[in-house]
Amino acid sequence: MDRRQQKTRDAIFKAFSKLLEQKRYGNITVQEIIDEANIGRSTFYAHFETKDELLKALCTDIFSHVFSDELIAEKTHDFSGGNSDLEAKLTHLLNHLRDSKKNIVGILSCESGELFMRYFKEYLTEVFSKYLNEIKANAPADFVLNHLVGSFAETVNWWIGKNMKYTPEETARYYIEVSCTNRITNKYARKKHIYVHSHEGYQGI
Amino acid sequence: MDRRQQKTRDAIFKAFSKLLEQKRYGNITVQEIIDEANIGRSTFYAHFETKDELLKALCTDIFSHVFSDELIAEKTHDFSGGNSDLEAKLTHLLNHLRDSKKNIVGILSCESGELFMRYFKEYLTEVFSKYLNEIKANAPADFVLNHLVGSFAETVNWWIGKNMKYTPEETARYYIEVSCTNRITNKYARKKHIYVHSHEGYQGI
DNA sequence: AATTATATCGAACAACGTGTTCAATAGCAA
DNA sequence: TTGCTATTGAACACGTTGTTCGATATAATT
Repeated sequence: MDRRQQKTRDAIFKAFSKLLEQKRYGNITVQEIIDEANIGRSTFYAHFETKDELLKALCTDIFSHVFSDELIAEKTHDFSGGNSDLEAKLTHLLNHLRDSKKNIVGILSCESGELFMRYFKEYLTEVFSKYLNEIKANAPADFVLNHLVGSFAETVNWWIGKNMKYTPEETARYYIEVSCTNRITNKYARKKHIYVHSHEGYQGI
Repeated sequence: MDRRQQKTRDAIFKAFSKLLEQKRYGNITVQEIIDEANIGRSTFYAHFETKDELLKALCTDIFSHVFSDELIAEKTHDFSGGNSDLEAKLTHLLNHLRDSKKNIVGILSCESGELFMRYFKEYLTEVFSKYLNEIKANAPADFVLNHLVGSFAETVNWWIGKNMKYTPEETARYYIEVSCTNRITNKYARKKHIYVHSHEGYQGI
């Protein structure tokens, strides 16, 4: 890619991110992005047809970093780890999100969060669907999958909104505890039709 | 309230709802609302300062219907019903939402859903916080409360998006099953430090 | 019914944002 | 150097916004 293009694209992303920290997505104008990025008006439209396209590109950019390791790791996933495997994945994901904090905090505010969340949940659905057949509940599979994805997305949103007051490790553990304890079994147990508790067990405190 | 005001307000709400079914909140203009409602430009601004104010008012309007019974019922809530009480409340709430389908489906689309969800979760937080001390998990109370509220809001959003393919009764039961089974105890059990399962019990299927 | 109060109308207005065009300029690559 | 391409900035037509104000229509009060 031409150095000039990359430079312009970076400037636009940087300006957009900065503006997202200051105000709502819907109230940000292309004019402001142009001014903040210090580029020509026609240059912006040479890169992005619309503001939505820019947001989509920024989300994709962030997710490619956040999920890259996860997607690679999935290929070696052998379903033998029970929920500790899922917990490790989620912890890893939260760590990535924390490192991208600057961008994501801005994006999650108000309306732009809607688009971000949609893309985010698409990725999460991929991750969770790999574990779906290990989770048991008296509810249809599509309900459970949506519940897992949605509640994790909500948890992340809340966690970031609370300035990440808990560590990624704590947050992942709490999530597993509330969403999955007593629901995850491993391959061996399923084969034997024995349903086991999580590695920590349910302590009822 | 002056009959003229009420008539105008209704016309605006009706027009706004209709437009929300056709296109995204962010792409709806005040001009379109005016044309659809067939009112004068200055009349609109006499009622609402901005489009956001209109959305907020519409949400409040819907919630006042959806939650009114719940809020009244709360006053007579005696914490003795375990999760069956919560399940009844949620079923009732879902029934109301189904009856308001026409409005809500439009609102939940895209960006406007963000605002709707925020207000919705505010109400839900009130409802769930009444039950929080009955729910046990190895996680902080604020985490659990957010998880319950967030996952239910997500469930509702998903349920509506799936054209309410499950009945309100089924949906509430699935939610309780996935979110609360093995987590809800009653006052008596807590006093004795005995942790009991829900009335249906966890069947591990 | 007559009067008072006020909601609506509709046209006009300035200010701003949008998306496009185009010729000139500047930077990259071979 | 030479060609290729990205950027520039001004200009344009167009739509949206939010406000103003006198005229009109409708409701509430007596």
